Amino acid sequence: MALRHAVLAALLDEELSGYQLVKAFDLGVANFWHAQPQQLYAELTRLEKDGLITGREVVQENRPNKRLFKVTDAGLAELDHFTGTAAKPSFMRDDLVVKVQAADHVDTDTLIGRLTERAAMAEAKVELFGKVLRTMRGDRTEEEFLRHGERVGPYLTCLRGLAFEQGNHDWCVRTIAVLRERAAADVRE
Amino acid sequence: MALRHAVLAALLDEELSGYQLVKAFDLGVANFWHAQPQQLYAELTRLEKDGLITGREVVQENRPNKRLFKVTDAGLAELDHFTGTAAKPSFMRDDLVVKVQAADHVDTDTLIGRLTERAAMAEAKVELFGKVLRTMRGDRTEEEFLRHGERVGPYLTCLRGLAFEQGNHDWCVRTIAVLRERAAADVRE
DNA sequence: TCTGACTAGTCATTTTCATGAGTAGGGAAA
DNA sequence: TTTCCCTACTCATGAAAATGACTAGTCAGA
Repeated sequence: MALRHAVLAALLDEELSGYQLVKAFDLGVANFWHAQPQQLYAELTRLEKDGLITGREVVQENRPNKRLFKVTDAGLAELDHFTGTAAKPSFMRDDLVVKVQAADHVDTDTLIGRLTERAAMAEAKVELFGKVLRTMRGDRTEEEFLRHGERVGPYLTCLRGLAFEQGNHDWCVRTIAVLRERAAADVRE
Repeated sequence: MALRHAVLAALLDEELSGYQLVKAFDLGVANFWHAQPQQLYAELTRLEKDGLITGREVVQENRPNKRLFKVTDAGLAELDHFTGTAAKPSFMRDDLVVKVQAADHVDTDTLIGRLTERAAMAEAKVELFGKVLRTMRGDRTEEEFLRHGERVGPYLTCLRGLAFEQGNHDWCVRTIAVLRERAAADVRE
């Protein structure tokens, strides 16, 4: 049931429409949860029905109207309660790691190709997160911002996302190097 | 559909029974994929039906018989093909990160409690992975083992698991420090 | 003017994951 | 000797996530 809390958490800092929420979750900066558009729309409907958020219609010209949602007091209480529940352990679930597990039994060049793709993606995300962080803290240093900034939650989760992608990248690079070296050694024999 | 490939990859290095597979996936060292016992048993049945693995009955005394599974040539081919397909991007999906996203709106002490729990869990896993790695490489150094060891796939995935948990731990510690400092500053005001 | 992309969504279906309970014999500890 | 844990699984159900198709108007570019 964490999706609903993820949506609540995302709506804390600003009123968003379903579409904007989808963008925030799907495109790029899904730094703290990942979800499909349809899931989000469905969850918004459920959350409103349960009174944890309220929506208001915004009439627009030259484009479809939208509904902006914000968290209610009941929603805030729900989030606070959620914080009290035990967090389940986080775990790895990554296609690419499965492929590497089988590294000794599959084609090395293909695998290196996949790892190279992923390394590039990870690097792009690292840069993106870096930019997001710089934007959030403005002209303050990180220390300064974390000490005295108003809302640090999103910054902290973004830091986790950054470290995760950095870890992804480093691991890919290391793994590529290992596989390359072994392939070269094989040829020499 | 990565679960089936994860199971195949797990069976590459040794013949395992469903129960042993469950232990390997569930308990502790789920370094490259996470899955529920029932999922694994179901997947084994499907894999055998599809001819990607074969099982043989092992009669045991004083305990239930078991079926050991190993990967067939078709299974190996399937894994190789899987390596060729694009890996989907990996993403975060972690309860705790959601809680931190809402940090500015929920009870700080509760949140610090959760983070402390997670930090301890992560630390335990770091140690566990460290031990597993030392066991795998025996008396060789890591460089030595990665260069000349026979099977490095499981070692490489374990390295990823280690880095992930280390990242988890570091982030928790950092986040706790930030929240503590802000709480102290609030009191002084 | 046709194409494709963007905003702002909905509906339906399937696949995957998670949960809990049930079976059945063996061995160890209270 | 009752209770609990370990091996080795199976069955059933429900919740969550992924996939694909569809609507409908606007705008920019070829």
